[in-house]
Amino acid sequence: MRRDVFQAIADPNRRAIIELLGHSQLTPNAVAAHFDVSRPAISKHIKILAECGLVIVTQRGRERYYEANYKALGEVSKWVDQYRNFWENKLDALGNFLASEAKVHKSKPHKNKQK
Amino acid sequence: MRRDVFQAIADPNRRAIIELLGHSQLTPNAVAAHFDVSRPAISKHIKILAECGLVIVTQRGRERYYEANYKALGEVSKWVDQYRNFWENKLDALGNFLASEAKVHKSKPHKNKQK
DNA sequence: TAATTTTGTAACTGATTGGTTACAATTAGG
DNA sequence: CCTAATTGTAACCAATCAGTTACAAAATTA
Repeated sequence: MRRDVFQAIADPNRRAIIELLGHSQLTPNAVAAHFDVSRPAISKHIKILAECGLVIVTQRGRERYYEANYKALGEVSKWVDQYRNFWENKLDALGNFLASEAKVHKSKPHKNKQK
Repeated sequence: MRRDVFQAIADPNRRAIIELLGHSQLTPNAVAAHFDVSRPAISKHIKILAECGLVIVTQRGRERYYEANYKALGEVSKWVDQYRNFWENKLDALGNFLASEAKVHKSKPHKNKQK
C-alpha cells in the first residue's frame, strides 16, 4: 500500500485531524468527538497519518495520546517551494522560459523574489 | 466527485506531469511519451489537473498544448505554511501549546465539528 | 477526396479508499 | 473480582481510482 505524505493529506478529514492535533495532545476518543464519522474511522485515519510520521503516539496506561509532527510536512513544503517563484513572479511556464532565455542572451533584469 | 488540489497532487504520476509541464508546453502525446502508462491514462490525469486549475489548455488546430499553472499550488503552500514555524522552530505540538499558553489566554477554542 | 494523425471519452476491470458494525484485549474503578 | 471504559482491528461494503482497450470526431496531409 502506498503511504506517502501527499496521499495522507489528500483527505480533508485527515487534514482536519492534524490541524486538531497541533493544539493539544488528544486521545482517539477525543478526536472522534470532533467529527461525524465513527471512532474506528478516525483510528484508521490516524494510523495512516502515523505511518508517514505526521502523528506521534504516546501510550499511557490504557489511553493513547496523539500529537501532530508537522516536521513531516517538510517534504510537501519542499516540493511546493520549488514552484513558488513561478506563481509569485506571476510568470507562467512559457513566461519563465522566455525570461530565462532573455536573461541568458541579454542579461535582462529579472525579478528574483525569494520566499 | 471531489476535485481539489490536494487530491490532485496525491498521485505521483500527476506530480510528475505538472513538473514536466513547467519546462515547456507539451501535447498529450508528448506527455505520454514520458510515461509507461497509456495516452488515455495521461489524458485523464491532465483532465483532473485542469479541473483544479493546475494545468492550462491551449488548443491550436487539432493539437492541444498543456502548460502548468503553479499558481494553483498556492492553496497547498498556504496550508503548509501555517505549520512551518512548528517544525522550523523545532517545537512539538505540546511545546507550541505551552508557548502560546505562556503568553496570554486569548486564543479561541478550536471548533471543527463537521457536517 | 481518402487516408492518417491527434485527441477525448465511453465502457470496463481490478485495486484501493473511506466508511460501517462487531469483537477482542487491556486497563481502571467499584 | 466484576464491570465499565478505551482502544485496535477484522470483516465487510459501496464508491472511487487508475489503468486498459475500443471507438468516434476533427484536423492534417498525400
